[in-house]
Amino acid sequence: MAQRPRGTRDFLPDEMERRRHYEGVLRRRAETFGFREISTPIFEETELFVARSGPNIVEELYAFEDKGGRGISLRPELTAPAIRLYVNGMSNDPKPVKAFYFGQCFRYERPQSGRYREFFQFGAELIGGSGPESDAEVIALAAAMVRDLGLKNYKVRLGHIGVLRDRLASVGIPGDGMAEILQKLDKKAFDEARPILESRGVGDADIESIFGLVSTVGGPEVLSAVPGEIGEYMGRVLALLDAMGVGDVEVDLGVVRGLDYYTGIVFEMEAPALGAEKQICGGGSYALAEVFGGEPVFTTGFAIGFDRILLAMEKEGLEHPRKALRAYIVPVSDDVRVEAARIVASLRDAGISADIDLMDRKMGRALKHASSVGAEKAVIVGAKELSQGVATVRDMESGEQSEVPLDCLVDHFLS
RNA sequence: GCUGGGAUGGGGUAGUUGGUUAUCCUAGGGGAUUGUGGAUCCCCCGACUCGGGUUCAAAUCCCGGUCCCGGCCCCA
Repeated sequence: MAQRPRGTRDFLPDEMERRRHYEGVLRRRAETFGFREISTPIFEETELFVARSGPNIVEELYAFEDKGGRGISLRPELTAPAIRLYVNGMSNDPKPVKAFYFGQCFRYERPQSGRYREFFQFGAELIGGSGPESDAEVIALAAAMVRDLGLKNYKVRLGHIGVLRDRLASVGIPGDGMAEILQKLDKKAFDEARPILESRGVGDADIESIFGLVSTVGGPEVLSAVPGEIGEYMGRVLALLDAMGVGDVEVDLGVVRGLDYYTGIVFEMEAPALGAEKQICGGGSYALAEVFGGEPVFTTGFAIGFDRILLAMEKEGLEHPRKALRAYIVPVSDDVRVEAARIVASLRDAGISADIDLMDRKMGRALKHASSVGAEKAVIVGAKELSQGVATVRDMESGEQSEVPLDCLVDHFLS
């Protein structure tokens, strides 16, 4: 038997309907914020992802050489391609550029719950705007999207990369030595961070105060631990978010990113119900354009793990509206099939979803089938009806029937 | 990369101290019903993850692979 590659999924019609529905919810929300959709290739030059994330990620990529000897990879994320596209084709657009995207990504990793080798990301980038207003705009979009989806149990955590960077600099850690430490702090691996800090000559009191900072979590009041510009900046972002109806944001100075190009705020959303793979959204502000050879430009963006968030919604028992088939045409006998075909075509041309028996079923079986495919109404077409220029329309839920003149049938379904 | 559990018709399952034709439910196709679905009855369709080994005999025991579920590592 042919089987699917490891870590990939097939989506059956019910699941696909669900996914498209929620995809639409996200798109519409992004559009209400003035973001416009972009799309980039499924594969890119491997170098693009290496430039963003370092040489080690090649291990996790579907990387190969094409027939021209070029190093190519299936995209593992969409931020780098989006910024590449901005540098290539949108850098002269009026600022800020507001772009969103949705598509599949690929990572060669061990699959587990909420982690697949082919997965879907929805993300947005606001390019060319700096300041708390831009940051708040992006976070508000992410929060509104999750709210629109209907997910109840989730948390938004806001941090700022500068808090720890400044503190580390003040205790004598050079810029190029920070990434390693930040990575440990991000994971709250204090026992691993301590020896590194000690070896750099950082005293115990400073180490404890750094660990204390990383562990600072709470409402806006905890910003008192962050005096100066950054504290003010974060307070401003929170105030703007509050004004935009996003009040449930937690300040968490332990939200860190190890990578150098993060420049300011960082934020995450998580759905605790998901267990090990609970992060459903990650974002922040960064300077990536220059990494790809463009002019420096402020950017804030985020990416939502579409599969994970759907998983979380499923655990909460969320139901999406079903698309019902409006009409199922039941030809009573073979001699009316041509007329029945004419009727089904007229409904379809009017934009009404309509199906017709193709299995040569007898009437009783055809009605049964109409019921099992979830048709709202059956349109019974028989010699008796046709001789009077009508069809019998049966409501499949109530069983009520009425005769409708053939030339009024389309209107009957439109009203 | 490490580690625990698992895999029986399309879906859900019984059977696993080796022993007839592998159980049941559901879904699907047809009939009972020559113009009225959801009920009932009947018929049909359809499975032991793959490869090797032990044995007179393997769904069942052993070894290896694949895939799935969970945890660790990683997570741009």
